[in-house]
Amino acid sequence: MLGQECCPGLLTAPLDEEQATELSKVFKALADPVRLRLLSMIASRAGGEVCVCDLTPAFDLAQPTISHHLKHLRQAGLIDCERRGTWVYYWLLPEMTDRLAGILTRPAGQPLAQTAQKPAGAAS
Amino acid sequence: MLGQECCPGLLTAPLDEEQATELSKVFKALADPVRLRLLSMIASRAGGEVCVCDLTPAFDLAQPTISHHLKHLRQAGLIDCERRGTWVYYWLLPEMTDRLAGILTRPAGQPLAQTAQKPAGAAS
DNA sequence: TCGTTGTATTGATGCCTGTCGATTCAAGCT
DNA sequence: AGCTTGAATCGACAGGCATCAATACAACGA
Repeated sequence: MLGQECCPGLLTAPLDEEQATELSKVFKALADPVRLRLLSMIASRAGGEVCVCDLTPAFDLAQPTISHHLKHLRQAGLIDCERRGTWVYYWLLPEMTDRLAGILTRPAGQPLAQTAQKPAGAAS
Repeated sequence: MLGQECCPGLLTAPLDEEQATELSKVFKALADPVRLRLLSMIASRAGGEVCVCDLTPAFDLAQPTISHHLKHLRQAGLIDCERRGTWVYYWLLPEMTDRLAGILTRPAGQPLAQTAQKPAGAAS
């Protein structure tokens, strides 16, 4: 899934339909404020893991809603979890965020546009 | 908008509600296969710009639908456009993709999790 | 000025998704 | 066993969104 080849790029070559569909699933997981906050809370945790019981009270949302969002992030391959006794702990899977960062990074020195200014007119 | 400070990080510190809401809007723009393909077609274009008339026939979608997606990408700050005679040309705004790449990049040498393996159990 | 071509906007429709209450499941304790 | 706590699943509902047909707008040419 999602680019067997290292990093096709997104900015270097047109995505085919299948690549775009796979990639859009991951971005969909990031396309929600609650999930972004959950992800950042998990990723920035010192020990590398967070108990759900520490995440839930940070939101004005019902517990099933948080659980639903965590499932979404997990299915996108961004986090994983493990039950330990009564509690469940989540941690980041940096492979996926690394891959996304790579996909959004343009190759250095390759001026795809002229530094984001509007290109020189071609239809003079 | 979206991180006045250079790059808060997402992976280094918990996002507050406002940051998360802003950031989610950009990811929402990327959370669609058609928009991802449009963006990659625009970004990978040699001259740095693409005419809409070159984009539309690449999809099995009605012309207003493509126009709608382009508007979405533009409102997210990912692309911009200009009318030149009869045609409209789009190009990438690399600032935004650069910013996203930075947000998804973890600081080197900072082991947020233990290399993505499940962390050592704390409840032994 | 009128028709033609390229693009954007509008309004409507059906699906997707975020949210909740209720319930279920898992694990530990008495 | 029975109770309690933490977390996931289920079913339902409302709002959001991708899509289209129809229309409007912009620029060019005859």
